[in-house]
Amino acid sequence: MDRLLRSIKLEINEKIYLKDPQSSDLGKRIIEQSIIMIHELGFEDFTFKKLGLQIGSNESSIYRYFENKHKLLLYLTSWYWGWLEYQLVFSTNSIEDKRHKLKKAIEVLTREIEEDSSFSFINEVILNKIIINEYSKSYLTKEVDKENKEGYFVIYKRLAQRLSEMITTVSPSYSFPTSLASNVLEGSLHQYFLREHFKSLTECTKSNSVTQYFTELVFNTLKIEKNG
Amino acid sequence: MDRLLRSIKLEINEKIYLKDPQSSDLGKRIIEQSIIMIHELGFEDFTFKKLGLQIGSNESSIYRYFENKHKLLLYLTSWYWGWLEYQLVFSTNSIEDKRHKLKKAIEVLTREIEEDSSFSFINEVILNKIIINEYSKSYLTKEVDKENKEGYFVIYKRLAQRLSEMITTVSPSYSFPTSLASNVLEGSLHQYFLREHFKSLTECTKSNSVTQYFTELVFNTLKIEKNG
DNA sequence: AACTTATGATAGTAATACTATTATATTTGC
DNA sequence: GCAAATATAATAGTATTACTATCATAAGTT
Repeated sequence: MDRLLRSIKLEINEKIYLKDPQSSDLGKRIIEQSIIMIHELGFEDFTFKKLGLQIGSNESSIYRYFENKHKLLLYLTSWYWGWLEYQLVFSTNSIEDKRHKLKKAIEVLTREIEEDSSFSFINEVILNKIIINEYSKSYLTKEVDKENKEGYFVIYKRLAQRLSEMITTVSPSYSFPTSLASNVLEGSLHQYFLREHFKSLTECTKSNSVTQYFTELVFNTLKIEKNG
Repeated sequence: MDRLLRSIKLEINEKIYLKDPQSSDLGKRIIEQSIIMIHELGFEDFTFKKLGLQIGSNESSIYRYFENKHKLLLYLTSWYWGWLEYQLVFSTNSIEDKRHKLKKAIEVLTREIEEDSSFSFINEVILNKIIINEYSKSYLTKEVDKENKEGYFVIYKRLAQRLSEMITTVSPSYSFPTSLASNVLEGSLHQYFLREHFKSLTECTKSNSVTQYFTELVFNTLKIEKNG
């Protein structure tokens, strides 16, 4: 990973937090350790009380940063998609050929996050696992329309839009570019989940990659060859 | 809907419930009203206490049928997939042509549930909306592997398997039939969710149907024509 | 009528998801 | 270097949740 990425500060919608966790040491520990704890306990069993205990701080102090754990999840997911978006733009920017560009985009968006590229205090490998297991819970709520209006999901939507535009550039007549884009993003998380917990529901493995599945899916859907 | 379907009793894994809700009047009211309440309140805010109040029964009586609301959700989702499976088999059974059969299967599995076909006490239209909003929560848990071993997801897996087999029959050399099948099932729920809450992330509408999107997706992926 | 089973009512517990208040550090401005 | 402001910690308290346990009563069965 490029050095640039390590020093860039991602902009997260200010309504998601009460106090910017990136602005203090305690804030960073909250983010760092919440990722680890949500991964260990699952989102349901994770509480601010437990987190406070873990980071040697107090429950009440955490509430000064986030209204509740749902908002914290929104923060983490926004951060993740912003990070992925950065990688997408970074990796595809210089590619001239539109098909090659789309192919690269699918690769970046569906590949395994294996290396801890250590964006300061955030472990992206574990964060990715959280996204696979918990992302849906951030929008499958009764408040989704209100929160969508507040702009809590803009980063994800912008990311999907970018992919959609690449699809349209390659295949202007295709009728479902955004559906296909959201299908790739959401579907990729799902295939990784299946690979881990429902092996009988996917052919994807280490060697038979999720990226390969989606690359073929997109290019065949658009009825074009991957190259040329 | 055929009469047959209305009188068939779906077999749900016995470990999911403590007492078969289909065996008593109270049990049926629990199922009937829980569907309505989960739809209204969302799964998080739904409680057995509220349900008891609604059906004029007691919290403790509901606990005699289900250990907790998670198990109730597993029951409802199993029922739904069982009901869909029945429709799939019923609608495709007599079709000889394998491409035509696959096309019909995709239609049955991705179409809108609009009519209340009234399988006795269950409103499938509302149940379908619950599935769209809450199904993921039934498996995105820390207990998923244990519960999978207990067989709580067999019906869904069988359904995906059926679709996968139809794909393989049409296109024996395709490497990802089961991934594609699970993609259609899960992705269809997701597209309906987007259509309702994130219109900018899908082109699917009433006229531009989810079924059309997935039919094209599958047939183009398999590089074959829908007919012939 | 006796027995079994289903349901209802009530009480109680530990944990959750907070809010409010007060105390104590730490930082910063002058 | 000290006062003022700010950040964090500690403690207490509340309503709700997700149960468990016990006992009472009603209904159906033999």
